[in-house]
Amino acid sequence: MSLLPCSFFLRPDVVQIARELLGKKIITRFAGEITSGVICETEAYAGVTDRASHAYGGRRTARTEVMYALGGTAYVYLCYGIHSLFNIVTSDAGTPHAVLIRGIIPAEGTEIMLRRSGKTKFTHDSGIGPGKVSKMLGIHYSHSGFILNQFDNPGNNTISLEDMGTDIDPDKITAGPRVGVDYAGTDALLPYRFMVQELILHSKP
DNA sequence: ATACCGATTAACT
DNA sequence: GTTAATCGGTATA
Repeated sequence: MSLLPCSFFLRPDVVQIARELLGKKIITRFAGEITSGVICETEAYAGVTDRASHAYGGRRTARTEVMYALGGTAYVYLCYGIHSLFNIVTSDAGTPHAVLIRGIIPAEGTEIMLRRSGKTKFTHDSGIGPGKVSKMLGIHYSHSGFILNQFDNPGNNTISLEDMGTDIDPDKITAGPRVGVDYAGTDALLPYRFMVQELILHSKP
């Protein structure tokens, strides 16, 4: 296992990055509590030209300003007044691309994640749903702007992304339209949602 | 200053 | 399958 390099997030094709994030591990350390999960569902939001994106048309507000940061920054915002939704900003600074993490398979720190989600045991879909992802990993919208893979934050808090040393079999990846973006006209039909129904990892020597 | 609504979830029937 | 919960962001005035 190794940290994903900055260059991974700085590439221009957000759709490809969304696809490649499947099978990667996201790890958080908050208040000394370490939790992690393997990404199994993502959605790409393609910046100023994507009507489903918060940055459509180059819009900049206090909330969306973070989307214009350098790739590898966290964009977290509140949805329905309750849920923190975690996105990874990609591409160069000034290009507001982002990938929404919609689902993880719980890995380390399962007891902590159960506690955070108010559950006593996991089911097959405990980590599926963008609000649940943030809840389990302890990510809050106040973390928007957090730099990923940075280890010198106060309290040693970190959000990091690791390569598992394995790749998802492309045949196991399903692409389809994004959730809840009906307002986006023809862009609502774009196949920018990716998931791995069976998260089968292919071992690498 | 005010009103509307959402990249959702959990708890129901 | 249906629906209540819940509040910051954004547009409108």
